[in-house]
Amino acid sequence: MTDQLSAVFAALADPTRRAILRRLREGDANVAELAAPFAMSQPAVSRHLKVLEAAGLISRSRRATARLSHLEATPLRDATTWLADYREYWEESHNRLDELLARLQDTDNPGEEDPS
Amino acid sequence: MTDQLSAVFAALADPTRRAILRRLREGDANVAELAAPFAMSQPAVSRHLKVLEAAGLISRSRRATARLSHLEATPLRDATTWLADYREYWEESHNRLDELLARLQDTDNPGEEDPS
DNA sequence: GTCATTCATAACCATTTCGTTCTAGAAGGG
DNA sequence: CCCTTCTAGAACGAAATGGTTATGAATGAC
Repeated sequence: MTDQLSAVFAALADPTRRAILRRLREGDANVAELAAPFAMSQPAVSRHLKVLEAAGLISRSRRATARLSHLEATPLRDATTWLADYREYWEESHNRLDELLARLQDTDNPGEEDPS
Repeated sequence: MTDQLSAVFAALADPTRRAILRRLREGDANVAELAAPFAMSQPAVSRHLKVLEAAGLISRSRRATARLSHLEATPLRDATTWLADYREYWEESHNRLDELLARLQDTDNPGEEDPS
């Protein structure tokens, strides 16, 4: 799990951490506010935040004794970019390829195919 | 890690498994072919395939004694759908907000600033 | 039936992960 | 300075992860 992309996917693999990210879309929050929805101790949430910070998914700042977490969505863009390389694949397998196979079964004219 | 989305993200968190998926874009392959690029034993690759299958990212079939793995990209579409909810955040933070801040700084300081 | 090929499973080990409780430390308010 | 508030860290344990080697099981060839 040495690279950044692996860290991002690993961070997203936990439902608690995904819920924290969703909460942060509504604005910055301190640890107590982020921990409130979960049946979980405060140190447990603090460590989830540490994982999110290591993945670059949040940044943190101080306001008095509180530490505010702020959503940083750029790594999510990177993850989306990786996934986009497979987009043609799930589209093709459900649209183009099935239709192509259906046409090839009807006739065997090899003239009009799209090799891309 | 009870839900499907968590399983998909967890599967993608491993570079070996991502490489296996990338290989499968070029066509189905048996375990030996998938294991070849890695300095890793065959049972280790078999267990990676088991993780990918549990996440719904591959399906498997037999041909003689071989077991062929086939890419199933639909869960990647689901993951992309989840990530799409955050698209406005990385776009906003890199287009609108940065430009706004740059313009606000230009009103006071006409020169170029690099606060990094 | 016998054998070779291909892969999964079992048993084991080291490390990481995710939770706990208890305690320490940083930042202001009085 | 003292006290409260908020959060991080230490120490611990259970379970999951990712690797190994050794072995067993399914399939097709002879």
